[in-house]
Amino acid sequence: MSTALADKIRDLRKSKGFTLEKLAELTGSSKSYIWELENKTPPRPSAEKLGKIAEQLGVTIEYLLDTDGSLTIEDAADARFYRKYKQMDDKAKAKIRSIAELWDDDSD
Amino acid sequence: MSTALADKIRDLRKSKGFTLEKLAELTGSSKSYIWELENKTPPRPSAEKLGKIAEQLGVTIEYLLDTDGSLTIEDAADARFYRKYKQMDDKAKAKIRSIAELWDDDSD
DNA sequence: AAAATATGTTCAGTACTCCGAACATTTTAG
DNA sequence: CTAAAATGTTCGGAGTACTGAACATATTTT
Repeated sequence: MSTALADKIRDLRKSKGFTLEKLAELTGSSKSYIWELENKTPPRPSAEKLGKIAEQLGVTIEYLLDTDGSLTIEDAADARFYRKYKQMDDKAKAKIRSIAELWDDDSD
Repeated sequence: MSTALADKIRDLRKSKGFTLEKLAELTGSSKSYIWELENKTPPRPSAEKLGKIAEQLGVTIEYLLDTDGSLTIEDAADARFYRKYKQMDDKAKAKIRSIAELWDDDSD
């Protein structure tokens, strides 16, 4: 069970030592709205706002939304691989993608 | 000179062969709203909605928002590949990772 | 050609995002 | 301790995200 959006924002904000006002200032928001995101149910911020918040908190919007639980241990290996993959040159990337296509066609 | 959110959604939708109604159905939206995102000025969707749209279009929310112009179309291709990769079974993942290791050793 | 179907556009209404400013509580200073 | 400052909470309202259903236009079928 992953933490909900509200808790993630609060935890990340505090771990960065930000007050409501500070995070609000950094993201062009009001502190009352940041408070609502952390406390009111259920928060449904605009992509724009959440993007700025994610940026200041050093995470992705996807992580905050947790659309596809990307926090398990196995996923850590995947994330590590992805970071490596992104640094490779286009030719290598394309080769790897074409190899991946093979498996993808089989399953399904 | 990055394409605006509206154009990105329309271009990606058409490249996938989706009608407004199809994309709406896939993302739990109304077709009228998808149309607004593509045509009305300026669209400011919720993170939740844009997340579902990004998922169906095979890109990240960050790519669609592209506030600081740091994301290229190649990044979107990478994100699409990564999404696919994550859904593969562990054996296939491991194989791909081991292949990636080879290239990584060569360069740099 | 018209009829049928698929796709795109418009519109009014509801619910919610987001703000400013007041109010409350905690923390720091004297 | 009290006063001041910092941080957190509540509230009213302006503007908008999002919908369903009607309307318009393009495409296909007979």
